[in-house]
Amino acid sequence: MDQGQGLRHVLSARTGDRDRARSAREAVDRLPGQWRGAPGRVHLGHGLRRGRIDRVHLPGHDVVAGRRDPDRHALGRGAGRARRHDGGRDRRHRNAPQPGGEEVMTVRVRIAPSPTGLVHVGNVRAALFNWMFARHHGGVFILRIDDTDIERSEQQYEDEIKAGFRWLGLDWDEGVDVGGAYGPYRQSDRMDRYRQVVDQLVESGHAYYDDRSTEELEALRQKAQHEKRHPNHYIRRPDREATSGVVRFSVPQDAAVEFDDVIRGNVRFEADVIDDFVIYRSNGTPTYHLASTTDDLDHAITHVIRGEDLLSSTPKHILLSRAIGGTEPLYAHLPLIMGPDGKPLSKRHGPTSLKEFRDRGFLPEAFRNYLSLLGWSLDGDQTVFTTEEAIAAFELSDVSKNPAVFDTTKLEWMNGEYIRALSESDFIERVRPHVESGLGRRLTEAEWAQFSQMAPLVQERSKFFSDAAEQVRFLFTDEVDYDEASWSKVMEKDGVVDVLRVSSEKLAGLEQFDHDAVEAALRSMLEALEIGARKGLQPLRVAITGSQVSPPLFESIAVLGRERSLARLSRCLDRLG
RNA sequence: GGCCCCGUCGUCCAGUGGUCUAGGACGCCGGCCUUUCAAGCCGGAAACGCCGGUUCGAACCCGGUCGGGGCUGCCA
Repeated sequence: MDQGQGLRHVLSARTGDRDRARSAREAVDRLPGQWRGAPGRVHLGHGLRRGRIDRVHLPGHDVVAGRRDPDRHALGRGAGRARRHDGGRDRRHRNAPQPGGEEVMTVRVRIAPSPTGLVHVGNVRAALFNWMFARHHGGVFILRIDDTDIERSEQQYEDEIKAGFRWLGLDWDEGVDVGGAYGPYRQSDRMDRYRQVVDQLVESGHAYYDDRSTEELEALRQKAQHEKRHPNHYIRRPDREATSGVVRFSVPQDAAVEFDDVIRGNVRFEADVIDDFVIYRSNGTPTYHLASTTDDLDHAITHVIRGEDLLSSTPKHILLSRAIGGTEPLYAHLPLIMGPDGKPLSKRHGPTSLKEFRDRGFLPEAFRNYLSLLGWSLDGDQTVFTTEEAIAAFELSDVSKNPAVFDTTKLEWMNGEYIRALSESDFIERVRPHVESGLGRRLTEAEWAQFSQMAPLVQERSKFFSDAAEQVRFLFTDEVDYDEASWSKVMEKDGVVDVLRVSSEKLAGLEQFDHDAVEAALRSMLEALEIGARKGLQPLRVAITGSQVSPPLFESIAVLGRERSLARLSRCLDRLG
């Protein structure tokens, strides 16, 4: 088969989709300049009205009110998406900035991993979606490091996280290593700022010091539990004033917190189920809630796109935002990703390190494609598509609400699609390090020439690069190890000795030793012994490659060469007595 | 226990009141091709959790129920 025909075929069959994707991209491009989001054109303070985030519309930009928004039809999936530029135009008209009215806003999103371990694929998917969202809107994608847990944060994890994102192609416009106008982007570099915010909150009465012991707190939780109330119902400002200990945020009890999640729609929390949470530890460091919220505000984040595990923390972040002041971001909570057992992924469950996938020889483009399908889809029936197509079509409001299971089998299939779509030379170049590490040694140029002859056959049979190494192992070892099951199933049968013997004679007498000659020789062997190809060639396959599963035999023998092939046959004859 | 989120084939998605005898993909099963294995091609099995309600009509809207998940830390 023509190498790569598979994917090319799929791609070329999609001209219509490409056109659509292009028109979507153009629609974005046609947005008035101030909406397009040139980095740096950020204005704070007016884009969103405090407490009314559900009313803010960013033109051409899937904000707001999720499923209940009647406008959704104009920007929704399927046909709606195809009509996107029309809908977008309507919106622009309706929402065009009025003279002296709303300010300009650029999409600014971030991924904020905490370097206390490796990122699991759930976080990677969150990074991907943030990145695609930013790229779709010509916005800014920021990499922040949430290392307020000084006890557990480690530089090594941060390095590995960054390496993983780079491998995946998720380039960040601002953040650690690359800087930006809103830096620093590492929380440990912003301790003074958090201290300042805490002082301000205590000063304004939004927060208070609390020196109660864990026992006291535990008793309050027990009490609430017994009364079938929310466990933190009684975690409120105590009568006695403290000047040390932790700092808690004082949650106003007069109003529920309600917000419109871009993915989930309206979500409401009654005030009494939100505890007076700790914002500052007694060791002088901010908690996640405080640091993250402060950063989002200071960094002018417009959309907080994160895992659903943070959904129930969101009212705290909203309350904090209001108390600190500034422009509240919109929230979008992604469904969680589960392991094959249906249990959520975590730092010790399921695939964690991108490095593993890289080492096994997954292609970043395939990985992106697969990951984008977890909680989103380009349309009803297209599963293989380029990242550009995905970016052009990506809408937050199209993101699914249900959890997804990470399916390695499908990932492997998809990676195989991408591998087969590679040009022969790309394949050889990219597979090379995997072959060498699989073999445990460098290959000589002569050996590479041999590999290159086999490459197309190996490429077609590889789901990932590291399994290519296994397929050609027989070429680069002197003594093949015979696979036990293969040997007993194939070699311990009548007639095998004849097959090996006659084959040896025929191959030995060849003038040319190439694919066609080998094939002719072996076919004449089959004729001479009056035996079918299916039966007659398997013993040779095992003798040559050590296994009943291998790349095509004639090519394998031709590339192995006469001397080594004959040696393997005679070795088997010896072994068979 | 309390609060919040979610519920379409085994898995990932499509589906936004009639065109759904529910569509695509992976996987699975069968067949073709065939020197093995892949790939490719053809075919097949496979799902709207359940109960009510609204409606002429519901996978789609509402309620309940059951099930799954998250949070409930001086982790994030």
